[in-house]
Amino acid sequence: MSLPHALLTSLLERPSSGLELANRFDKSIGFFWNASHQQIYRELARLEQSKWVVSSPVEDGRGRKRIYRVLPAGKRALQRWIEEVSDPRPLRDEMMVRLRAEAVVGPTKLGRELERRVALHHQKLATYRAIEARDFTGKTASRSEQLQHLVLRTGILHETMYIEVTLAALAILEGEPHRARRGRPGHSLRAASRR
Amino acid sequence: MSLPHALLTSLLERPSSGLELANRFDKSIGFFWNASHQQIYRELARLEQSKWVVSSPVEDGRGRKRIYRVLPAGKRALQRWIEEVSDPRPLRDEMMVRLRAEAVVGPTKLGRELERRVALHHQKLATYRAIEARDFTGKTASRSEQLQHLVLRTGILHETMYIEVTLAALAILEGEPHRARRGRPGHSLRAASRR
DNA sequence: ACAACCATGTAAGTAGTTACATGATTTA
DNA sequence: TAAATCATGTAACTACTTACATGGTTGT
Repeated sequence: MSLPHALLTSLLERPSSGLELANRFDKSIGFFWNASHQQIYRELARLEQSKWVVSSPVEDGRGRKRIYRVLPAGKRALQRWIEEVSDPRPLRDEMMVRLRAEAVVGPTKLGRELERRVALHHQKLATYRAIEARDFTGKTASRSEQLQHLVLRTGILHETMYIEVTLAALAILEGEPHRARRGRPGHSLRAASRR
Repeated sequence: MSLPHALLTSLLERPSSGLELANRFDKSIGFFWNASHQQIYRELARLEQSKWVVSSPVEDGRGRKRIYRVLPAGKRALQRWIEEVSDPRPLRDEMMVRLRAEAVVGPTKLGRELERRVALHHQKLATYRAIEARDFTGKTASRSEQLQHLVLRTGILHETMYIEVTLAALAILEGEPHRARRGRPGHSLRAASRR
């Protein structure tokens, strides 16, 4: 149950309305825990019931926009949640199921879809790298900035890995042996955040 | 909606009962799409309604065990599904939400939980490597075997990456600068499947 | 006037989880 | 004969998705 805590985190950084949160989610914490506006409104209502946040209508009268901000009890709840023991969720990767199925009932035209996905992953990668270049170039980063950078780098690593795997799958589907290119660094955590 | 197709794949490899599938899921295709026995029984009933599988009671009378096998229509449906266009699901990573929250309301005792998780990921990694050593050592692999091996290697890569990220997070939490060790190959697809 | 966008919601459905129920067979 | 395991399910619930509804504001 991470959504309420993702919202609390985002609201602590800046008190916002539901729609502002939904938009912000599309390009930060939402990279790792996305949510639609419907989900967000519902969850905000629950958080307010629990007295973890309060909302106030926006002054300028026009419309029914409400700004939510976190109460002390909400902040404490978030801190407790961070330390909670919980097992990692099992993976859920549809493409791996497809590859496994292809191994049994193939060959199919999976290749087309794989190529489409490589392009999508490259797009996402470009987005992440742009954020990294904009927000994390300074030399001396605070603890908080280091953590945020690590989260972003994890996204970069994930996309990089995915592209690599998909290309390997394509090579197998097309019957060519997959060769690792020479002279490239592997994607360690450091290498992955280079351009 | 991958579960029915994961079941079809598994049933094509070997006709089985619900419980056999549930057990098999704990150690193969289920690494990438796990399911509880309740979910599996429900899904098998649906698959039978759709005429994609049929079940027959096991001879030896004792008990109500039923063996399911895939019908031609089921196999065709699986082949069609493999080629379907579908966007990758957005990531859902609770630990990233926690790290992001720690950056805002930390410091907390997240470190303990991170250490616990590193151990869990190492366990999983060991399991994957054991399977790799047992099933994928032969030199000349068929197309099907290559695909299955790639899926397993993706699991290995994923766990490796996760351990790396978690260690980096620990280093930040403890205030030590994170250094990449020298003389290690990065975890490219090839490097990751070495012991 | 009309389109586009801001802002908040309701309704209905699916997937997945958790807890419990039931009976038969095997093992100690 | 008691405990463990095999085998199949039901019930209730939560999270999430998809589609639709509503009204105000801004721009052309």
